[in-house]
Amino acid sequence: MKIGELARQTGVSVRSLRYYESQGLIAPVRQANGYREYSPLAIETVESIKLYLNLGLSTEEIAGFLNCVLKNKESFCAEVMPVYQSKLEEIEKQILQLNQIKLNLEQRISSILEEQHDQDILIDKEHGRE
Amino acid sequence: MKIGELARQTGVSVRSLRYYESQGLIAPVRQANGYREYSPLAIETVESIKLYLNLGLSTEEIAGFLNCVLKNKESFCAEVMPVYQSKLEEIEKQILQLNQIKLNLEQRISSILEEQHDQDILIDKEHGRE
DNA sequence: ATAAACCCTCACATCAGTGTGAGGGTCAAT
DNA sequence: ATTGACCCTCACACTGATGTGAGGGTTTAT
Repeated sequence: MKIGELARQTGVSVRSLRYYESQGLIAPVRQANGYREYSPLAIETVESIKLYLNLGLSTEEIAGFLNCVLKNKESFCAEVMPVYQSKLEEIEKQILQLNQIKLNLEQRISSILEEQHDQDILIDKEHGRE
Repeated sequence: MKIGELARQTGVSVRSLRYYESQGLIAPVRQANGYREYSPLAIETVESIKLYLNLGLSTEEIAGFLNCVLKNKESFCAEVMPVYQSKLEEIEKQILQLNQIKLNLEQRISSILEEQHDQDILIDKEHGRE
């Protein structure tokens, strides 16, 4: 099948399919006219790429084990686990950082609301309200 | 004071100070020779910029209220709260996304470990072990 | 007057995947 | 033979703060 057809079947843009090829993730054969010719298995390959990209892996990381996992169960491919582990650590670090920022933001928001509240009370007093 | 001195006093690189200027965050006067001349107050300005950058705000967002907060309490500047609120939402969204990815990674890691464990048991049986 | 230590502007590189467009072939159906 | 729908490669743009380097001026002290 040609690239447009593969794009339609997988929901991945033609541009991205060419990019995956440049990153060594998929290797269509070329027809005499230069067109890429994909085997039906390419659909599965692209679906796998999508899955791994959604896990936050880079194309480079995916390239390191894609050939293996396409032919075997993931658990057979020794390259997978270390990638998962280090990505997990990375993600956890990012979550911690974001939580710290979140806390800081929340504190600053609270401070502002409190000060504004205090200010409202003062204004009320000026106007003789309680 | 000149840019190098300000950089030393604040721990911010000369490059970054020039960048902040290009983003409208700080406006030194120019000496006859073209050198930037910063007032002593610039130190405080840069410290504020650092603080807001650490809260995950962009220079553009900071530019929207920096002048106000340098002259008043934050709670006085109406522009601040909406920025904090939307940044908080953004951060929370990112945390949710990362937590989803984290869950997926953990599940895949567990699956692999289970399969490998099962496989180990099989191998043990082949070799007559328990 | 020379050297060290400043300062200036301009501009490319980083990360990574994707959009977009130019300029140009190919193929199928009319 | 023309048209529309494909396909190709190459390359710039984006996001955003910062590093880095080229090429060149200024200041200060010796």
